[in-house]
Parts: sequence; structure tokens; C-alpha cells
Amino acid sequence: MMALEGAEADEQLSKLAKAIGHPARVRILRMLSRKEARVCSQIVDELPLAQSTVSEHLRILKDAGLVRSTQDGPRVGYCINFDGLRRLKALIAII
Amino acid sequence: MMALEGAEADEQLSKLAKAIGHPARVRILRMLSRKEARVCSQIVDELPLAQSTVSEHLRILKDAGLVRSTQDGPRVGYCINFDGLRRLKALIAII
DNA sequence: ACGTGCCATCGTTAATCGACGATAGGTAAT
DNA sequence: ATTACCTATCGTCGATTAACGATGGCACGT
Repeated sequence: MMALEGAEADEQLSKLAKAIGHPARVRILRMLSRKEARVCSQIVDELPLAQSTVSEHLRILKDAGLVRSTQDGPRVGYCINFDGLRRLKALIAII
Repeated sequence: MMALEGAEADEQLSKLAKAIGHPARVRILRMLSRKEARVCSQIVDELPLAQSTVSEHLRILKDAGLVRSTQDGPRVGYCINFDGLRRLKALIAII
């Protein structure tokens, strides 16, 4: 468990915040949260963006630890990483 | 009072998150929150950044509605805008 | 009025981001 | 083995960001 303050915590919070610092990524998180979509192709269908762009947004969310992915046959299933989301909420709470 | 979901809410959350998507800005928010600093020159002293760069970070936080400023003699006092911070927490809470 | 210290703004530069099309990789069906 | 489909990666381009020094505008003390 990491500290909630100090330079390291600042760095971590800024990275998490940066990951949701784009409307498309917020929308993706909400879709996953509401189970409106689960696989990449569904997410692409819902957004007015090219497949490669959506894939990049998903990668950013994954790198930040806000999303996890699982191979599901020929498709890739995405879901919220609740550990990362909790971490984000905890870091913001103590500002 | 604005909605907590929908395209508008996504836009608002992403803007707030973007504002804290930089370690220096997180640090500034913490300093203001702990009352470790109040006026611009104090903040500049605490950070390894040029005065103009700090001023720009403060402007970004102010534009996002996370910080307020008050003229304090020849100096400018900054403080947390708790309305903005509450808004941010509320928007993140429902993801 | 004049100088001084404080902060914001401007102009510039390097780096990062966001978007796309095209391409490559991987997995199930045929 | 071949095909069809789904996703990730690459290369590129324009837009945005972060940083700085220099300049400009204010408010106060002298």
C-alpha cells in the first residue's frame, strides 16, 4: 500500500487524473461501469472515433490501472479495475 | 446544479481531471489545502519551477474552478475552491 | 512622482497528445 | 491451410502542453 501524500502520491494521482482527462475516456469508463459495453468492438460502435483511436484510449486507461482486459475468444473483454478506481478516489479525497 | 451523467458531465469531469493531471498542480492543491502556502511567491519558492510557469499552473487550476484568488495588497492570495473540488469528487464517485 | 517588488502575459521552443489510415498479429470457423 | 474477423501497433500530421526568459502592469512605500 502506497502513501497518500508526498511526491510519489502526487505523481500517482496526476497520472490517474491525466488518464481520465479526456471526454472519450470518461465515457468509456462509464460504459464499462454500467456494463453497456464489454468488448472492444462494442465500444468502437458507441463512439464517433476510429478503431485505432479507441484502442489507444483503452491502452491509456489500462496503463493507468483503471481498466483490465481479458481475452474472450477472438475478442478482448474490458472491465473496470476497481482497485485503481478506489486508489484514485482515495488520493483525491485527501486533497 | 448540473447533471452527473451525460456528455456534458463527461466533458466537465475530463476538464477537472485534466487540471490535476500534472504533479506540480497536485502539489499546489495540497499546499493550499494544508495552508502551507497562500500567496503566489510562497508557492514559487516551494517549487523548482520558474515564476511564470507557476503562474501558468495557477491559471489552469483557476480556469478549472479548483482554485480562487484574491488580491491581498501587492500580492495575490490563492485558496482552494471547495465547490469545484466537491464537484470533482461527486463526478468521480459515480463512475 | 518615483522606484520596488509582485504577478500576469507574451513569444518561443521542445515535447507530448489525439486522431487517422494502413498494416500486422492472433483466434476461431470453414 | 485458408479465410474472415477482431484488436494492437506503426507512421504521420496537426494541435496542444510545458517550460523558460523577457516584458508589462499594479499596488504600495518612500
